Amino acid sequence: MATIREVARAAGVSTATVSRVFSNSPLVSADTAERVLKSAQQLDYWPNSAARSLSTHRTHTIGIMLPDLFGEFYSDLMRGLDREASLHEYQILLSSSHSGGSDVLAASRAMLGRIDGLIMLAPDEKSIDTVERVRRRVPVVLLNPRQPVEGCHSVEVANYDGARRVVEYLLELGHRDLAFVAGPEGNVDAEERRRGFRESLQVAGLDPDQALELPGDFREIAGVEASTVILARHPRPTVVFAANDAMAIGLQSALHRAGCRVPQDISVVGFDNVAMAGYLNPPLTTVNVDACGLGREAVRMMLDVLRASEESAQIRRVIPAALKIRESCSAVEALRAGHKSNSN
Amino acid sequence: MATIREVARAAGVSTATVSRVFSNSPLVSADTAERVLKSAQQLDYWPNSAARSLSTHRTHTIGIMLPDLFGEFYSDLMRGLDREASLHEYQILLSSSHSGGSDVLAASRAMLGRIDGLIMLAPDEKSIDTVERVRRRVPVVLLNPRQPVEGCHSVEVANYDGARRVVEYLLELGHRDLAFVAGPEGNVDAEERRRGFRESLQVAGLDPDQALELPGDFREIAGVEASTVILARHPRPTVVFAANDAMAIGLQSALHRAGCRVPQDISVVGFDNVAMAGYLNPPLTTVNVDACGLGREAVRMMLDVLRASEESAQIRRVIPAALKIRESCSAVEALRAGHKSNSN
DNA sequence: TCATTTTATGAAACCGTTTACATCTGCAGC
DNA sequence: GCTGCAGATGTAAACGGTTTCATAAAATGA
Repeated sequence: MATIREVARAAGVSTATVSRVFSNSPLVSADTAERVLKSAQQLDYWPNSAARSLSTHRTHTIGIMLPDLFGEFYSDLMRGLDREASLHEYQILLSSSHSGGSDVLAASRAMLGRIDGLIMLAPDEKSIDTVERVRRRVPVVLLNPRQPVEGCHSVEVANYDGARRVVEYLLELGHRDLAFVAGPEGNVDAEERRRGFRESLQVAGLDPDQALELPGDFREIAGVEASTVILARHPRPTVVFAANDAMAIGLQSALHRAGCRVPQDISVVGFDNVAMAGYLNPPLTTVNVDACGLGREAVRMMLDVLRASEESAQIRRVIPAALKIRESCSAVEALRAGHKSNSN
Repeated sequence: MATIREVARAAGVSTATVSRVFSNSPLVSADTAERVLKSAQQLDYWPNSAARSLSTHRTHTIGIMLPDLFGEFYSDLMRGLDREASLHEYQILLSSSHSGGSDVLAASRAMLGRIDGLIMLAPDEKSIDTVERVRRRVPVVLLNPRQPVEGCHSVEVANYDGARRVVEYLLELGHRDLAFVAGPEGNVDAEERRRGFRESLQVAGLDPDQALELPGDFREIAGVEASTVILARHPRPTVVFAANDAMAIGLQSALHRAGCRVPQDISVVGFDNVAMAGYLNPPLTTVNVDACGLGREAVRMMLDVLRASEESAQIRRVIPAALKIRESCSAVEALRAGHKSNSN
């Protein structure tokens, strides 16, 4: 692999000139540039990015640190990050699949010197001091942080608002006996959604403790498992709010299999609005979460910070979560008599 | 940000010693090491990875180049790549969302010097010479290449085999009038699946031209669109084979909406076995594609190459694609009389 | 024609590491 | 009291670029 010196020698110029040619400096005459380019091509030369970033202190790379995720949220988020980054010719250094704590510290250290900034998803308590440390070196943008970190911008999904909107909608439909299938413990999105669920009930003067809260892990199977509890319950809840679509899908499937019709016998709501939510049977009422937009915003924010000469005030952007009404919820009055809940 | 020199000065040693401490060299006495570590901590020092890789020529990073993808395949693939890489403490430099050609060349050049090897998904004709060029610098592993490239190992999904197995199964069930919803033009997976479909028919002595082939793009909506053509067709095909699950889901949804029951009135097959395929109504018969395993294998292969001292023979690994039979296909005899096809 | 400015180029320091090699110290062996 | 050797450390040259500053050449203005 040819170096800049070999190209310089071949073209009969100095390394400075070659360097200038490859960074499109205007301080090189046209024919010199051409000569250099020709030599470079012959030698199959291309600047070594690592060496370049060592001396310029810019890497044109954004570090991304994610916990071990799965599902469509992850892939949409990545697409958003990805697209926006490549749009601006930035690369992405990815490090995921870690559980927090020292893990995260090691990973972010390995990134040091190779990234211009770091985007971090859902840092938990254990990662907070890592964030603080990284922040001294490069700008950090947080996604859905559990709590704001001094000096870090953040982009958040309005999980809480979305959940509140769902419950308000259900209350309007006359439901008073609600079940909730929660997401995994320790997951910020899951917790915010649950908080939204509980507080909405409280605000409406209902006792959240009386609502049926079932454990879940954001996977389809958790919805299936929840269904058995729900079906066995008397009086049976009139609606089930699953903390994400995957679980809602599992739930709907199990209910259908048990001969329980949605929404005639029981209503179901999800959260996320995954691509196929509209193609379910019945089409799923859910909350639209623009994961792709979340990623896009995070990258934009990062690029803004990188471009800015001086530090700006801490910015917190919120990606709205809008209710997407389809056909999986009906009004309570429409419920079959036999299954009608003894609400209020 | 402190450099190795400052730490050396603070600890009263040379930079060589500091370097040795941070690379766990045994050539440092215990108390010197301790002293160095203490100074480093005080100064909040951590080695600069870019500088490190400049002198060691190792980056501990694998480059990944993907076309602009969406859907569960992408996210599963990424998870496989990701997990295996972090398991071995490798990082991932991602560059995606490009369409091939000069785009790919530029992106891979930007990676030069920052990666130990490159994993590339579905390189098309336009990218072949980029691959050839990159290969001279770092090892390359190809995923689902359209054609093998001299000197590059590859991992492939048995798309063709999977499609053949589907058709064989359908023929066994007595179907003779098949429809196919294709994937996007130019997509290798899509094309291999279609080839499998066509050739199976041919082998069975059926005329592939007579089969109904509809265009698609791997999105749910394409399945919906296909349904209108299929329902209008007389005689109506007894089964629809969608080139991926997303389209199969769109299709099932549209058929249901049109009052056409699956599998009583028409059978449906997908491809991919996405997480929720088993929770559809009816559960979808499909082909299991282990995208996660594909990614895992690719990383393993790459790490093997990186560890190997000398070049080994070109390896080609195939990830099998097994038929996953659920409930969306029935035997032709079971079809309702009125809709029975005039097959054979 | 000469001083002045502009433009193109080169020399060399620098970015933050690693590592081959040199050096120093202390100790065992004779 | 040497020699030889092992272990711990230091020196300095890479690694492959960029960039400041100096300089040479060309263009400009008087």
